[in-house]
Amino acid sequence: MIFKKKPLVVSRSTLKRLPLYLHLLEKVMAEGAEYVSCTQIAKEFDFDPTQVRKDLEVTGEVGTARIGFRVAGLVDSIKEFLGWNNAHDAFLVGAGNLGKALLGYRDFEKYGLNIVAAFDNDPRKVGTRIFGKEVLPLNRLANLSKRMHVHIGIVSVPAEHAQSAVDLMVNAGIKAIWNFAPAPLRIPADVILENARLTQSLAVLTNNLKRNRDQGENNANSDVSKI
Amino acid sequence: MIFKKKPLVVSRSTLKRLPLYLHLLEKVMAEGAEYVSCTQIAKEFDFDPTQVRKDLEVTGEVGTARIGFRVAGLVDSIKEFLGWNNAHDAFLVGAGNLGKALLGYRDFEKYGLNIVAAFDNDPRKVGTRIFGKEVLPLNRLANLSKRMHVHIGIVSVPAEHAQSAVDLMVNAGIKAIWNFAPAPLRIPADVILENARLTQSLAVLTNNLKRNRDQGENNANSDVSKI
DNA sequence: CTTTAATAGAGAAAATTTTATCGATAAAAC
DNA sequence: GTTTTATCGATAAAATTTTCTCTATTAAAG
Repeated sequence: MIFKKKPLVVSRSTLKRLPLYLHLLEKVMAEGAEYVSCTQIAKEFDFDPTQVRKDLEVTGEVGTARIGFRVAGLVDSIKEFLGWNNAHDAFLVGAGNLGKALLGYRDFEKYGLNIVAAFDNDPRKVGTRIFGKEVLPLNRLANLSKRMHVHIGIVSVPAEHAQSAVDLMVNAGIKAIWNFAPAPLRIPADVILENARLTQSLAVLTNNLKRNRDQGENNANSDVSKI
Repeated sequence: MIFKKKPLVVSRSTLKRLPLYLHLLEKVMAEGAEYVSCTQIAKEFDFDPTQVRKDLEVTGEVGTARIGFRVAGLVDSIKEFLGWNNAHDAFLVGAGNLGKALLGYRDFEKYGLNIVAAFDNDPRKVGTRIFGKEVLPLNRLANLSKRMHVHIGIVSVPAEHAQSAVDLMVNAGIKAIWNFAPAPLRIPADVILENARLTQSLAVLTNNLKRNRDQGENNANSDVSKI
């Protein structure tokens, strides 16, 4: 197989568009398409075709003029690039509403994420199972993460407990943290922190809504809702 | 009160940082601080102070040299700017795990979002209440949204049903859609669409993790985890 | 077989976003 | 009261990201 030279550093923007492409590609693959062009992909999202082409460059896949890219190849290469081809075990801390929803989200396995257990200090939750996953007391996290070689921690506790949950994880050897709490977290430089914040997305929505309202009917939706 | 001239168009990046500032500001306000400087805020997030200053410009607040900004004023102006000072009623479609979590998320009211009812076609769910909110059949959405003047729709159905849910909402007069389904959606230009996609955030995390693994211990976390 | 049209890929240009610089100002230190 | 220091606000510069332009390639149409 032929590979193009890949860019050395991949932008966050590109990284965030790749899952979009992937979902689309899986859909068109299920529909039986063998090839897809950047033009087609771009049309779906109202992106620039060149941007799609540049994004796909990072996967190493090469396209064919007049044909496009092999869908199956792209799907695989994007997954590989994102690290979704190999399952990562993860612990979740905070078995509240959001935690439960995350525990029940079956699609995570498609994204290489396997939540193996939940941790919570609420005695009513400890000992129960949520979607088949045990809820354990927080003081067992350190031991278990070391024994089971779990390197990803998901934080779904309230903001005020987020930092202490993270400290616990870091001390337990967790190497990457996916944070759902709306709080700025302090972590050592060698730990990866990624914030999944709903409020950011909501901010864009409500601000647009307000602008539309303020400006009346003219100029509606002038902020293009990309990415 | 004195206002600075505000930038006419606010970037998506700025818009997404504002909630971060807001959460921090509410915290420091609770701690009793009356003033806060951009330098301090920047330090919390590892941002550039100038960037914070530029971001805060959009709120119209003016700071004082050597002192900074009034925390209370900033909090209020950011909320106002984001449209979080006035409650927006919203309908939620899809009372699955994620839908339930969203219905139970009490903080939404802080962000001006008030989910008034849920819709689902599962007969086992219809008629029940989730966190006090009624679950209604989808065919009642159009009528109710018009009668209750609800303009925001939250989509938490599986990807394959997302487009039809959105079509229904658009026909019902919904003006802004917050989409949690991993599917590209087609909507009219005058409807606001904002995608809240977990997978994008997860993509950044897992890719970083893969890179760290690939590159061994050198150069860990070279992609700074900002925003 | 030749022409046409669609697309990839490379590089340049444009736009946007972030970061740096500098003068002004106000509090704190001296 | 003067000097020092921290910060704002404005502008400029740098970096990054997106979009455009052009050439080469390949399938399809004529």
